[in-house]
Amino acid sequence: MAKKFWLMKSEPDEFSILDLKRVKKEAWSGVRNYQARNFMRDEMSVGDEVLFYHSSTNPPGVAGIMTIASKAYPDPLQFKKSSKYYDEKASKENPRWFLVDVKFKAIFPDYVTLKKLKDEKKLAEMKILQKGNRLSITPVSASHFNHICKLGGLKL
DNA sequence: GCCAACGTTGGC
DNA sequence: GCCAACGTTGGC
Repeated sequence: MAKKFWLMKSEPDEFSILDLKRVKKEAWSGVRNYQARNFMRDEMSVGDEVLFYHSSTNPPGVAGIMTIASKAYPDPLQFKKSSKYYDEKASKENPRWFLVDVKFKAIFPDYVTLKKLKDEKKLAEMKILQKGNRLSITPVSASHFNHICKLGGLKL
């Protein structure tokens, strides 16, 4: 299967790319949106490459890249009563929420701010730049991915 | 903190 | 199945 490219958002106060660098690999838990879940469950494969986006921070932007390190499996937090991600309608027989593991790859030497993305004509069609987009996981084209890596100062 | 945009819920 | 009410996201 051909490699795909993605963008995944995280609030750096919760989990930043520095955290990922430290732990190397992390379960991307807490996604509670069906579209985003479906991307993870149905379309991601091990080895896909991902832009790590820092949201709700100043300034927001792409901080680096990571790779998909597992197939989708049920998010354990949906079963954990004490978690804010607990879902009483989910059961182990019939899980509702899925996640994938992600693996650290690189931090961009140059942080690519949202403003910079907006200034790039080539990137105008990116989902993240569309009005009202709130989806935390979106597919990215290979050319957009490569272009953003270049803006980030990463030699591929 | 504000608010626009979007998703989800639940009454009917 | 509609849609109003409510909750969340996320840039500013």
